[in-house]
Amino acid sequence: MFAFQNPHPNLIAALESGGYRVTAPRRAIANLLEQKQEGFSVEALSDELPSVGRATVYRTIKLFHAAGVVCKLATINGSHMYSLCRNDHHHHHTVCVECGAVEEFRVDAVERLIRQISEDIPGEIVSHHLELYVNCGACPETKGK
Amino acid sequence: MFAFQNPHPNLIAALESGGYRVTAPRRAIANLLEQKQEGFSVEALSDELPSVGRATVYRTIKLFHAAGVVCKLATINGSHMYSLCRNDHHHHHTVCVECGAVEEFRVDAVERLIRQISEDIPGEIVSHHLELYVNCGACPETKGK
DNA sequence: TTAGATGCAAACGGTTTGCAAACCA
DNA sequence: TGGTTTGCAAACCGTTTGCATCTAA
Repeated sequence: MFAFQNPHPNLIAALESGGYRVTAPRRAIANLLEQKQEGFSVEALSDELPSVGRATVYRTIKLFHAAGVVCKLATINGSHMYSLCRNDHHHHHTVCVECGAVEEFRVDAVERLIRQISEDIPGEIVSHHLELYVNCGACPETKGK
Repeated sequence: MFAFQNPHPNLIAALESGGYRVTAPRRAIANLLEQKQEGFSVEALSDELPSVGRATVYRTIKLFHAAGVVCKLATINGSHMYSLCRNDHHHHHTVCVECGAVEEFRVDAVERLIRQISEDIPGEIVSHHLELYVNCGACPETKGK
């Protein structure tokens, strides 16, 4: 049911196959991303990479997002964050409200449900957002309570 | 299945019962809100009320949101907007991507589904977001196509 | 060699804050 | 009257842009 972290979401490959140059800053960003289990804001990412200009980090994440290798998700407070995309197919996310860990899940029942709702409302559903906020039960923050 | 617009979400009453003062600017904002069928950004609202300071509009909407009489919802592009809350119970929204019209709906199947997913994932679901983006089929923008 | 990528700094849009003046209860 | 609320302007935060310089291909 779940797609837990596939070990090699290849960001560099995504650049190459998109016809983009593989530069030192992009490599540094990709390396950092590949070891992240949690969701992150571009700002925080940029702080972790002082040698790369802020604008470049924003531009690169936007690139990865367009290529479909990172996904954008909403936080509980309405701002948004990104996470590595480990799953080719349409999927949804759980976000731990304590530690920020992001998991992907794909439940066909969600799509079925949306199709069903679609029959009951006027107009046509063109897209949807679904995010689940959890206490993952595995992070130090949760265990400490 | 739907909770279509209840005619009298009383914003002023919400202020009173919260122990807040009923002032002229707040009354003006409430009046404007009560005739809105669509979602709105605070900025746009403020532009429609040039006699009220921008900061006051932000503060007042935050107040109404805290009181549960307006709800915050995500747009398709990641920014967020508000809409009058016509339904006391937990509900979800459809947002027309053409005209911005917001409808509330409450489908028990959604909650049932979430409970079911809950059994399959580690940890505990503490909250969720679900938004459906539609072509409402009734707005001039849609009809024009 | 050269189109594409970078870093900087300035501009941006939406939102919040500090503060003195105005106002409701 | 006194504590709230207001408006203004300045500050703020995350993000984007213009531009001259650098670099991967």
